[in-house]
Amino acid sequence: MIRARFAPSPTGYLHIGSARTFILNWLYVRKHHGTMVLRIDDTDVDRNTEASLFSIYEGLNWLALNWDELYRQSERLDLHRKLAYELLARGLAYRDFTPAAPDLEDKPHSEGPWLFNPDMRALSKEGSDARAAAGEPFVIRFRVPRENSTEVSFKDEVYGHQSKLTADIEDFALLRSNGMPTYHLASCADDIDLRITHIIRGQDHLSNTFKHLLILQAAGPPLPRFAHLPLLTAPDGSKLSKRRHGPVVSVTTYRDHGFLALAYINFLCLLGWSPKDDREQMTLYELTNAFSFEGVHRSNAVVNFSDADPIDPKALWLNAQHLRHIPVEQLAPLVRNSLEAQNLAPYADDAFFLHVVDTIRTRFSTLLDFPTKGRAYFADEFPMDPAALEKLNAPGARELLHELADRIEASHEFTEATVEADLRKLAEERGVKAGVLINASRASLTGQPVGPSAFAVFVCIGRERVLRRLRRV
RNA sequence: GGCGCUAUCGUCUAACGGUUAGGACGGAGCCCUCUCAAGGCUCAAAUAGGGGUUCGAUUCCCCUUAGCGCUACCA
Repeated sequence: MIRARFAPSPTGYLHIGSARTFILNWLYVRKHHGTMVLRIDDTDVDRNTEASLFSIYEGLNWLALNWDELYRQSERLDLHRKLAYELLARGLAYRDFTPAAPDLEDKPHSEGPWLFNPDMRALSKEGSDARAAAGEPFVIRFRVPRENSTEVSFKDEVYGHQSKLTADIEDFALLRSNGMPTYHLASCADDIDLRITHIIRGQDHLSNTFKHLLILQAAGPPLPRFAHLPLLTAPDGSKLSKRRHGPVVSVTTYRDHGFLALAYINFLCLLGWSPKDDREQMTLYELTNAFSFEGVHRSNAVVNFSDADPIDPKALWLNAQHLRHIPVEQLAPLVRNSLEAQNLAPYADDAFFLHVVDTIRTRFSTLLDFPTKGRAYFADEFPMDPAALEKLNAPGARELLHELADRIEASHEFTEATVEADLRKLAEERGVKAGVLINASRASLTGQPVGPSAFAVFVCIGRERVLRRLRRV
């Protein structure tokens, strides 16, 4: 039974890269009928906030991909500490009484790497116990084997065989002097306790995996499998960050731009992964079936945004594709929400609304287009586009529209076919090209120079409103 | 600095030694047409550089370069 986890830390909103990690975990789990664990990695008390946790849930809820189990690391601290002290008791870890030294930040980069504090690593058990008993603060570090040239190695599902000399790994901290576990400790202790079988995470953890393996091996089998995912970067190749790139890194940006969650998921999946055939627009079901680590790339993928446009053009295209192809019944509620946010509502019953949505979605690419470009389908007051006004200003256009209104009113029926017949007949009788009247109609009915077939527009607006709009120009 | 990872059109990617290096987005053009989309067709656009291995390298190996990640109690 496969068990995978997504482990965000609540230090900001849900990041686009985190969202992709979650999505890919989800696909893998669902494909293999496993269990999806959501674990909140909140051991950094200084940086975690409830507001951030809330926004992570907000992002996750929008994606609408469910999880099966939920844990918070802050509620499992005893478990983490227990592992640290067990390693200490077994001599696999030791106390380091050196005070934290944040001012050493730049030093190690010019010289060799820091590996451990020799005096502390060599401290006798008695000496260490005595100082701890006296109340001296300490951090517990893993005693990385460095006597001989041993290696830690594993086979990553994406990156293949990985190995590193333990001599190159520093004695990393497990438990902070304030008693809180570090990420490495908490993560490993929980992965063991939660019986995680597959750790699927960002490539920024690839080199941390050697440390994790040291902890995991010390704790004993079974070992989870690892799959690291290439990172998402900005167009200049730099890491996506809130400070430098602003809200484009938040999933809510796409939501607020009128994206369908499915389209966003689809887009993110295609960054660093490929189904290896030419499919681009895929349903969740298709994505789930197609996903495998084989198709995952090893190099970073660029999210193609700019200052002028925070949305990747391909994401927008994919959204338009989904918008046009998902069952209209699925789309309608989303459109309704989008309309309600602008105090707009459908003109008539559900069947009519479905027809309208189905007709106009063929020209739209986001949910935001419905209350804006599509406003005339839901409200009598709408702006007149300058280009549309030109169509209305065609010689004799207004008079013809008034006449058309009379003819439509006189007709028994009101369908695309009857409207088209009425309009073409009128045009012919008055010796004008049908196109002139057609374009003027669209302009008067929607305020726009572009849109669906004009005859379809008549029906979508509705007979009474059509008569009013034709006559008021 | 040390260690690790990576390198195909502007971007996302396919090609697991032999292809005119394929597709998609975006760009340009044509067709269709009541407008605009969609759709169809066409064009421009890539194997970072240098060495090997091989009859033959995008593909395997090495070096260089570039980028990314980790690097003393962030995750």
